[in-house]
Amino acid sequence: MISINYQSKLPLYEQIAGRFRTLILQGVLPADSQMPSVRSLAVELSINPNTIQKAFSLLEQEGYIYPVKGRGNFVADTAELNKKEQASLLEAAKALMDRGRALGIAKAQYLDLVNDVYRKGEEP
Amino acid sequence: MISINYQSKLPLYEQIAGRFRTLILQGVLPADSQMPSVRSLAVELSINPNTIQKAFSLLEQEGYIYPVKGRGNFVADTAELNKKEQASLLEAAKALMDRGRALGIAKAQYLDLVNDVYRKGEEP
DNA sequence: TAAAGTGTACTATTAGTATTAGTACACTTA
DNA sequence: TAAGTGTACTAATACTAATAGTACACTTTA
Repeated sequence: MISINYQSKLPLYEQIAGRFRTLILQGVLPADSQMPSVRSLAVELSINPNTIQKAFSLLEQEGYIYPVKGRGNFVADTAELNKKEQASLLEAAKALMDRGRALGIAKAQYLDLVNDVYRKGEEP
Repeated sequence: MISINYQSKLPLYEQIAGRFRTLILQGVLPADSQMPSVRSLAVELSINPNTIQKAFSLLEQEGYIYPVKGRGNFVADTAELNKKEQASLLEAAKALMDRGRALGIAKAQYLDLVNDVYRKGEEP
């Protein structure tokens, strides 16, 4: 299910996290299903459990999985995940706009930008 | 005019670039005036010319100064600088919105956001 | 309750990158 | 041509990220 590329510039934990992100978003790993254990993956890939742990910590931080002590890690709800990502994206956009306003960008410029982005295909 | 703090976590070239950013934005160093030479600053601060050079490269990249081969570095026009910063900021905002649209954020949400940012104080 | 499974915390080692320095080169002006 | 300037290349160093080693703590189940 998971493989590692030692040629890649990406650190192992990023490769692992990335693979799981895809599997979760595609629904291959459904919500609340159990993730493979840190130890089993470590053995399977012949790397240190802590590296898997780091990948899982990342996924947890991003909202892809949730840990249960002594039981294992489980796949989070993808719908919730989308909401979270939207929220953080809107927050980032707000911060950028605040800075832009301070720099003298007019409100109309942002309105134009929004119109521009939503130009093609009224309902995306 | 320039001093260095060896206690600081910031690398030397960042400290130097930061100091000049302020001086330029405040107008202490007017447009088209000559920057101190890489060598003179290096001697004054007792550090390697290349470190000054790195700070200057950064400032050049950011549009604060422009180099003339064999002559020296000169302060750029601050008005131009502001324009550049606005442009890159708008570009970043666009990228963010594109991603947001793909994620399912509605146009109205962005319009609300713009209104929100420009709420207090109609003319900033 | 003991054993086997799980995640977690801590430290140490290694690898990689950023930072600074050394030195030599090339251009401009007087 | 000499003295000023920036620039490119390489080397040394310092710092941080990435991985591994090991021990601990919790949960389930036989």
